[in-house]
Amino acid sequence: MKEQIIELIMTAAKLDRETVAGILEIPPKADMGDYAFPCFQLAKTLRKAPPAIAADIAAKIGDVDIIDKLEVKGAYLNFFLKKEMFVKSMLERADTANFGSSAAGKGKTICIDYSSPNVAKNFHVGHLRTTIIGNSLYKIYSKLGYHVERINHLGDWGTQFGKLIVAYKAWGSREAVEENGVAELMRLYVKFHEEADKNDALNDEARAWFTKMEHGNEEALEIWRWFVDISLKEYKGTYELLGMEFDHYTGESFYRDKTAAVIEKLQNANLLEESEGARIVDLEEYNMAPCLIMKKDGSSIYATRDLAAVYYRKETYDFEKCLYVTGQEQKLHFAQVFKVMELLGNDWAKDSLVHIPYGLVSLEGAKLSTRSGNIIYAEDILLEAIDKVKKTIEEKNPNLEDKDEVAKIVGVGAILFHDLYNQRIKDVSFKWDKVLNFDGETGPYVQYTYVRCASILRAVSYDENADINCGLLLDDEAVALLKEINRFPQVVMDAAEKYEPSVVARFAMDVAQSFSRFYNACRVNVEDTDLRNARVKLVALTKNTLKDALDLLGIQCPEQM
RNA sequence: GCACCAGUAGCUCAAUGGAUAGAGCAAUGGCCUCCGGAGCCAUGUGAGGAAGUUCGACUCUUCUCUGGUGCACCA
Repeated sequence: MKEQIIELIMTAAKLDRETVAGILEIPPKADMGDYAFPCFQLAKTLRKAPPAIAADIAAKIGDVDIIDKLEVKGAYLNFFLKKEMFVKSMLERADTANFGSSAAGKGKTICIDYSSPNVAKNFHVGHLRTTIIGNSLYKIYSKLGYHVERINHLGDWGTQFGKLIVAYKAWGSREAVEENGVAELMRLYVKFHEEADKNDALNDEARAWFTKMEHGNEEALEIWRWFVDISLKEYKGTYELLGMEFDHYTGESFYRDKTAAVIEKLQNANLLEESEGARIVDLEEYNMAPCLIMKKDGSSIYATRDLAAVYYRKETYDFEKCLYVTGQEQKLHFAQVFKVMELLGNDWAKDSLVHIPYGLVSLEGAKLSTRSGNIIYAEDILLEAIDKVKKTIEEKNPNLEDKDEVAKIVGVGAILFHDLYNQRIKDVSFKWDKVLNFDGETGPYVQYTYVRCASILRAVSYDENADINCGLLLDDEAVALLKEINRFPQVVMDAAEKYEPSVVARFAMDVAQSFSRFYNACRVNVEDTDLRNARVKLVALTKNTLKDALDLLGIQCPEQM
């Protein structure tokens, strides 16, 4: 019905569609009407006081069948729609297959580079964020019809492997690595840094080993492959727990034979210069530190590999956009890489390469640090949450079937929701009691609301195909809930535009809270068949919407919990 | 030193430049003859500071304060 309001205003005020649609808004409170048209902006061109303009438009619109009441309140022209018609239109809109999805991205590809853990290091709370945010963006863009390539740009190449090889040879053993996996690699890595602090020669030795890797030294590569395999196996366990998959595990090593071409391009474009023995692209003109391309020993660095990756992805996937979900501390790095791509004559780079930064995770206020032991691993958090949910189930619903499966869905959902509920850029101070609290604005609350819907649909007898009498859905709580649900398509678009899953998470919460109020005020299982069918319809719509919204966050819904 | 990000209720956070700045947590008091109490209802406290742009600023600009992050051979 929004469209009809727009047209009424267009005719009455003699304005074009774009202007009207841009001004028309939904009032902050229900008692201010269903739509509002603030007339401030028109005052200048019409040279009239805003309230007078509002009154004028109201008079010109006059009596229309879809409008119950027009109210001029200050500069605002508030539209109160005929409730029954309004409810009907909202109901029909939401009651369609693929509600919330669109074809906006049809035929377009988006690459998302996310998760990308550093091989041979444990997967900790910080890595969870990129993984969860990236996965949600994948879901959101898919909902809008985009084809998405999920790329795990593993940190599986670089000097850290030189360090690991040195450490392995000095203080490690095959048996220990085989027995303890990544934990042992981690131990070796930490040990290396402790020793290197005392003996800088170790760093040179590590760089030398990495250079050997770059030159194809079999001994080095064999150890490297082994370490990568061990790490990947562990990461995949975590991804499985999270219910996430990737299309490509093309890590940094994938680009090792593609960096030479990048360097050649830079040379041809006359962008490369020597500085302190290394090769750089000077970016002073753009108020940025220089971008390091080649180390003084001739080996590549992550920027080089990132550049190679951009070229590869553009050629292979022909992306509309390539998103990089990493911590905000890497902002400068990506700004440099993107700028270099631009300087190489790739005009598309400016708009299609996007860094999606997120805030830093700290632990109980202190910085995360493997070396000081101030760290929590992703898997531990997930398992802890699952465990807590299981205890709650034992307490509240001991006869539930599939307890383990439900505990997993709810526990993992709690962690995901917690991570996605606030704007990405906010720093996160990890606190166990917050993460494991399932009351209020939490994932389990939304899932619980879904379960209530499911429970009602099981308990109540109704006719799925009955014509709904919208005149029976006029309770304030029912109308408010429908209004909330109707925001879904816009919410998905906003979330995509801002690269911000929290928009969807907030929406899911709003719907759930709205439903809870409805649930408390209006009984569904009533004698009157028509009323029952109407309310059941609303419950079913809520259920679907919650499921779809949570799905966009990578969260599943149990039917019971 | 330079750059970037964030400052909103005791805590954690919301709010396309618009109406009386909203939620949750914590606290207190209510609500099951009723579809699941992981719920609902009620009660209180407010924008780091200063200028500016605007009819209108939590939102935009500048300065400033506080906290965080980054600034060459790690990723």
